[in-house]
Order: sequence, then C-alpha cells, then structure tokens
Amino acid sequence: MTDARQTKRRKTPEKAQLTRDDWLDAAAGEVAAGGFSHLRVLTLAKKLGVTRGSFYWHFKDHEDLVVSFLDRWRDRRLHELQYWKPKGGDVETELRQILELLLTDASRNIRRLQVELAVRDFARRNDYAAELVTEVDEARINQNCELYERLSSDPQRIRDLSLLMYVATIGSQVVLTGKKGDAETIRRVEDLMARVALGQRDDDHAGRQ
Amino acid sequence: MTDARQTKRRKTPEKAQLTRDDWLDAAAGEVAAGGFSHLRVLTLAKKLGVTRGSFYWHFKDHEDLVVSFLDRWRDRRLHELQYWKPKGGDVETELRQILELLLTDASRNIRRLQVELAVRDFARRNDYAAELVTEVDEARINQNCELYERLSSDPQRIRDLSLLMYVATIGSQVVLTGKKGDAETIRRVEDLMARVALGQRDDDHAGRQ
DNA sequence: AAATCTCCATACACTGGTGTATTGTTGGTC
DNA sequence: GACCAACAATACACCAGTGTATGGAGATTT
Repeated sequence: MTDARQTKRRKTPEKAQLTRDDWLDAAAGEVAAGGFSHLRVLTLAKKLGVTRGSFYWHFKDHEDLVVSFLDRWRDRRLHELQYWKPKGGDVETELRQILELLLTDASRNIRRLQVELAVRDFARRNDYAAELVTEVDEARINQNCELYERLSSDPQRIRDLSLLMYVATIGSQVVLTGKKGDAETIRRVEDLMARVALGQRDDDHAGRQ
Repeated sequence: MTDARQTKRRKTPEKAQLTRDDWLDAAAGEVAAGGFSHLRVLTLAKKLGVTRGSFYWHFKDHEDLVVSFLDRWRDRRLHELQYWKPKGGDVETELRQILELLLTDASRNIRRLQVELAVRDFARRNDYAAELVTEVDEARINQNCELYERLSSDPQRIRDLSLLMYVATIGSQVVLTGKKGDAETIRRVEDLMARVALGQRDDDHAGRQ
C-alpha cells in the first residue's frame, strides 16, 4: 500500500514536483468541504495547478486515492494517541485535560474535524472506511479507559463511562460545530461532562422533587 | 412549496399512479442508503418502475426534490415531538422513557436513523439543510428542558444538561449504529445516562483515589 | 551526449447523469 | 362520446467526470 516514491526525488524542487502526499493533502481539503462523494480528481488537479495526467501517475485510479487517504487518516489518528496521554496530576486535572483536547481544541481545528465527520459519514456506505473508524474509535475509548479506571473499579462501568464520554464528544462535534456561539457552549458542556464523570453533584438541587 | 396535487386523484388506483409523496418515500430509501449525494432521479424512477418523464412532472428539477424532501423531514420531526411528551410519573420514569425513545427505539428504526444522519451530513455543505437541522435540534433540546427543570433550578444548568443528554444520544447513534452488539451496549449507555442525569452516584467508588 | 527515468500534458473514448420537448395513454367530466 | 387534465414514455442535446494511450520536457545517470 505504501510507496517508496514520495521519499525519493525532490532534490531540486525548482518546478515543484508533486508527491503522493501532496495529492492527499489536497484531497483532505475537498473531503473536508464536500465529503468523499465530492472528491474529484479533476478538481484536485486544477487546485494543484496540473492536469490529471499527474494524478494517474501517482495513483492507479480514483479508488486508490480514497483508500490511501483512509489509510493515512487511520495511521495518523492512531499515532497521535501517543501524545494524548495527560502528564500526571490528579484525576480531575487529567480528565479536564482530555476533555479540553477532545472538545475545545477539536472545535478549533475545523478542517480536521470536518474530515473526521466526512470519514464517519463515508463509513456508513463503505465497509473499509467502517473498519478503520471502528478501529480508531476502539483505540480512543480504550485509551481513555485508563483514566476512568481511577474513578471506578467495575470494569464494565469503566468501559461504559469511557464510551459515554466518547459519544458525548462526538455528538458535540456533530451537533455544535459551526453553530453560533459554539465556543462558549462547548466550554460549558465540557465542564458539565467533567463534573458528571467525577460524580460531583450539582451545587443546587432545590428544584428536585 | 406544498402542492395540492397529491391530495387530489388516487380514487381508482388501478394502475397505481404515483404521487409526489411516493417519490419522496423512494428518495428516503436512497438517502438512507447512500446519502444525498447519491440521490439520482434515474435510480428512483427505476425503483418505482417508471421513467424520468414522471419525475419531471411531479418535480421541477433535482433541487426541487431535495428541498421538498428536507421540508417534509423537518415537518415530521417537529410534529412528532407532540407525541414525545411522557405521560406523567416521577422524574426518573419519565427520564428513562425519553432516553429509551431516543436511544433504544431509535436504534431499531435503522432507516429513519440513517436518514437523520444523512440530513445532518448534508447540512455541513448545504445552508438550507443546516437551518432545518438547527431548528429541529433546538426544538428537541427545548422540549427536553421541561423534563430537566425538575432536576435543577438553574436555567443555565437545565439547558446544559438537556444539551449534554442530546449530544450524547446523537453521538451514540453516530458511533454505535450498525456496530456489533450495539443493542446491549446502547442499553447500558442509556442506563448510565439516566443515572448521570439523576445525579445518582455509582454503587462503587472503591477505585477512587 | 546519449540514454533513461520521472513526472506531467494532451487527446480521445466512454459512461452516467440531468433537463427538455414532444408525444402517448388513461380516466374523469360535460 | 368528445374533450381535457393528469401522468408517463421516448428521444434528444448536453455536460461532468473517469480512465487510457501516447507524447514530451527535465533531470539523472552512464
């Protein structure tokens, strides 16, 4: 699947030769904007200032582009988990770090988020994409389990809590992204989620019946 | 936008004349399966056993179909909220009824759920769809607020709680739908959400540091 | 400096989709 | 029973997009 081509050459970039990754980067823009169904090689070529002749040298066909794109996405998402391990501290601090990463930070990286949602949508009608999404979801949920282990001792409860927090973040991204006043809203939801996970009761329950 | 045509006729359905709604129903199948980008009038015609000549009598063009589809979706989603009002009982009972409706029941209606996710995805690149989705989201969240008012007296907290529960359900649908063992998983998440909303602490916190 | 390799351009065939114009066909109406 | 309106079939022009074959220019090697 991976090709050694893109590592060679590029010694004299006088006329800016394109690499496979250049095409994938351009594809990311298209996918973020219009989803996989709007991914056209002609559009990409125009965007990169070349003709399709270049594309069909770097890729076998359109499907090759899609698969390569998905593979790169999966690899990067799995790899970045390495840097998501919060650096020590008590449970609450680490929890809030993670949540900020998953919500506030994520909502700032619009393009990255759009790509993720596009991949997730594409997965509904493409088995390979579905596999990769499941793989990434599993990895993220599992990683967060390590944190929630400090909040419960029941393995099932740990997994459910991690899962709940995860679907809440994904749901926030789906529902709130791009809406007006999303930044402030996301911040509050983030805070509420932290309290919920920590089992902190609300300050008021006067209205409780 | 609405047309009186579909209400007339249909007295002698000997040869099954098609109505505008018939086309929209067929469109729902396509949208559920492939999203809006795969909505083709030729495919619909084939599915309905007619040619495109019929389509262009009922609809001005492809866009007319899409807009009509979105309008009908919005109208139905807003209208159904009427029947979502839980019938009395204490807070926990009503809460669990709502959550079951939003999660367990929703996950059984695969097609309906697929359509909703497709609309939501389409909304990322279509302003009109985005408006309708926002409208529906707002209505649902507001309606649930009435329930959460019994759990807190702080208006802001009520809204945040309702929002959190809502994004968690949407996230569950996005992440869990179609996965293996989703039924059981959804049931557990549902239970956990109820406990969280009610402010019930876990049975065990032995692992807490 | 000739040959070769890498990357891109050009031109073509082909497919699938839209929209439109025109012509049927059928059932209700006077 | 002639007419009209509702619905559908047919045929056409048109466009966007893919894939392929082939040619060409620049750098690299020998």
